[in-house]
Parts: sequence; C-alpha cells; structure tokens
Amino acid sequence: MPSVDERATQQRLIDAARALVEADGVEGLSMRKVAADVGVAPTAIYWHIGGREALMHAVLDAMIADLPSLAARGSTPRTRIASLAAAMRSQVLATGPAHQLAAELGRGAELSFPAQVALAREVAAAGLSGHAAADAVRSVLFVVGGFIMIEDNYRHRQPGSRTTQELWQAVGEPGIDDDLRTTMATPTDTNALFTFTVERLLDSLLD
Amino acid sequence: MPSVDERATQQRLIDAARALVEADGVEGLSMRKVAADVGVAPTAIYWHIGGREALMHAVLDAMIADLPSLAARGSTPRTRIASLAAAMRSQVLATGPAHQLAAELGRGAELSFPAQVALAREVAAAGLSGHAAADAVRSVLFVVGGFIMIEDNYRHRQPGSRTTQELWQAVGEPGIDDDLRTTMATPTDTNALFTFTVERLLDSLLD
DNA sequence: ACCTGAACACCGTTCAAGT
DNA sequence: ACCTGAACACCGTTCAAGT
Repeated sequence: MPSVDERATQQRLIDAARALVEADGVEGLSMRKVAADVGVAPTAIYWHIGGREALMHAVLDAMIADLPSLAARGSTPRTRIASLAAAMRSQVLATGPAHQLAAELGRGAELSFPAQVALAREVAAAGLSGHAAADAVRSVLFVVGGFIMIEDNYRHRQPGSRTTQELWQAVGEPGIDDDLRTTMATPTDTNALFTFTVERLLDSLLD
Repeated sequence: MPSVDERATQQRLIDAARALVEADGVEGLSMRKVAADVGVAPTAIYWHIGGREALMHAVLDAMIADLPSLAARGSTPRTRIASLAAAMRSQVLATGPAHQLAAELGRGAELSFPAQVALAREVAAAGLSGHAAADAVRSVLFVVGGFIMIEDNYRHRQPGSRTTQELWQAVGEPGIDDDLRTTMATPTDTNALFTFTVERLLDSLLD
C-alpha cells in the first residue's frame, strides 16, 4: 500500500507550499520551509514531487482547480463584454497568488483562456466575425490584462517612492493648463479608470 | 584626496553591477559577483554604496541618466499621441533592464513621467481639458504601459508552456464560428495589435 | 519505497579587525 | 578612510546511505 501514504505526504507538501505562496507570495516559498512545516527533511520533497519548479507547478494546479468560473452578465453583447472585463479583474484581485505563480511559470495563457473563449462568444454575438472579431477579442484581453498588471505594480510599490501625483505637483509645464495639472496631481481612482477605459475601447470596437 | 579614489571605486562597483543587470536581468545581480568583477571583497560594497537595494538604486540612477528622451512626431494632436505611444513602447523594448529595475524598486512613475507630461500636452492640444483630459491621459498611459507588460510577460514564458494559440486549436465551442476560431489559433502580431488598440482607444477619446 | 544526513555551491549581511 | 576575513543565517540541489 505505498500509493496511499505516498499521496498523503505529497498532498501535505503541496498544501504547505500553497499556504506559503498564499501568505507571502512566490518569493515566500522555500523548500526548507515547506519541509519544516510538514516535519520532513528538505530532500524528501525531491523524492515526492521534484525540485522547486515542479512544486510550484503542483501548487498552481491545485489553485486552478479551485478557481471560480466567471460568467457574463447583462442583456446586450456590449454590457456582457464589459461585465466579463470586470469579472476578469475581480478574479485576479481575489486570486493574486495563482496569477503570480502562473506568470512566473509561463502559464498565464491557461488562466486567461476561459475568459478569452467567453469574450470571443460575446464579440461574435455583437456581430463581428473573422479577423475583426479576433482583433477585438485580443484588444480587450490586452487592455484588461495590462490594466491589471499596472495596478498590481502600483500596489506593490515601495513606501517612500515617488508617485505620479507627487511628480505632477512639482511640474510647471507650458501647454498644460492649471486645471489639468491639478487633476493629474490627484490620486487616480483605478476602479473608475478601468471602467472608463474599457467603455471607450468598446465605443470604437463595437461601432 | 579620499574623494577621488572613493568615487573611482564606487563608480567601478556601479558599472560592474549595471553590466550584470544588463546581461542577466535583476536576478543576475549578486553582491559577490559584483565584488569579484571589481576585484574587491563583497563587504567593500557595503562601505561604498550600501546593501543590495542601494546598489540597485545607484544602477537605476545611472541608467536613467542615459535614457533617450522621447519626442512626439506628426502634425495633428492625434498622430502625435499615437507617435508618443509607439515611442514609449520602443523605449521600453530598447531599455528593458532599466524598466525591470524601476518596477522592482517601485520607481516606475519616475520613468513614465516625461511621457506622461508629453501626453498631457498633446491631449490639451486636442481640445480636452480638466477631468476629461486627465482621464484620457491616464487611459492611454495604462493601455500603453499594460500592453508592454503583457508583451514582456509573453516573451519570457517558459519553453514548453501552452500558448493561447495552441489552446484555441483544441477548442470546439458553440457560438464561435470556424473563421474566428482558426484566427485565434494563429500567432498574434503584437506590433499590429498595439497600433490597432491605441487607434481604437483614440477613436473614442478624441471624438 | 521512502526518507535522512552530509555535502556542495551559492546567497545577503554584520562586525570586529587590520592598515 | 578604506578594506578584509570570519561568521551567521539563509538558499536549492545531489547523492550515498539507511530502513
């Protein structure tokens, strides 16, 4: 009966690794910490799972299995596309470590694929087909995905580093009126900016 | 005459660190390698510059000083904004390590700020002002910056990992016609997609 | 089959000591 | 003022050895 105990220890190792990633991000995952948490020698991980990268893949597999599925809402294709964009963003915000892991392992395509298919369906329902439809799907995907990455980047900035607003407070440029300058010196509402950007893109993509 | 030698060694340490970052990215930077390259004990870096993070800041400062400035081209505000977007992307592609370092140190705002000011000027020239202008500037910034990050992410994906195209080849979804599916299974031309996305966004932002 | 211990080749950092 | 050497607390990984 080796396979029962085998899977038990293997599962405990993956669970411990997952807990570390969820608590401190990918950089918090260490072979030695995982081993210590399970009460085993670090080298036992190599027997059960493999190296650090194999462990990361196993953790990501477990996370993907628990990922909530996202559904479009709304009665028109346009509102449904906008709702998908918002759902993609919420999902990443709610499952950050899974996406960090996926990015590190080059498995981002896997995570975004369901959203991609859902988007394609709505874009087709909006009346686009062929190349025009593919361009629209990819455009929305890149904008939504990119927006999320920038937001994430901004969130993890070091304390003490200059923000864009602070830099705008000091600037005195010709050709830029006071109203614009003071607005740029104001913190960005990323929720509102996300909605605004997606809506403006859809204005043009869907005629 | 301490300050002359001081700066000489300090400069050599920063140059060596910069070379490592430019060759292998931030993860290629190690205190021990820098010290070995300069022919000094690792601990000497702590005397001259400080810890690893201080060294990274010093390298980034040097890189920023060498950054090419970007200028808008074209006769209409719209073409000038599009040219700025393209210039931002080329600059990041040409100076990747500087942006990687800036992202890690939370100094991304500093690097994007000149482009931000140039964009604001052109958006104002296009007739927008106040909140509408600020929204347009930020929207373009997030889209361009996000696009670049996604592209970069895609470029660094592990060999063997599933690409989006490969996943589309296997799918058989209702509501998605064959033409769209086969197009999605085709590799993305990111150059064309970038131009397309920026143009569609400007369609709506600039009326 | 399952796991340990010792070992190797790395890290960043501190600090007393030398000149 | 400038630098070294020893030391500490970490890494991931390999491999022979044990049961």
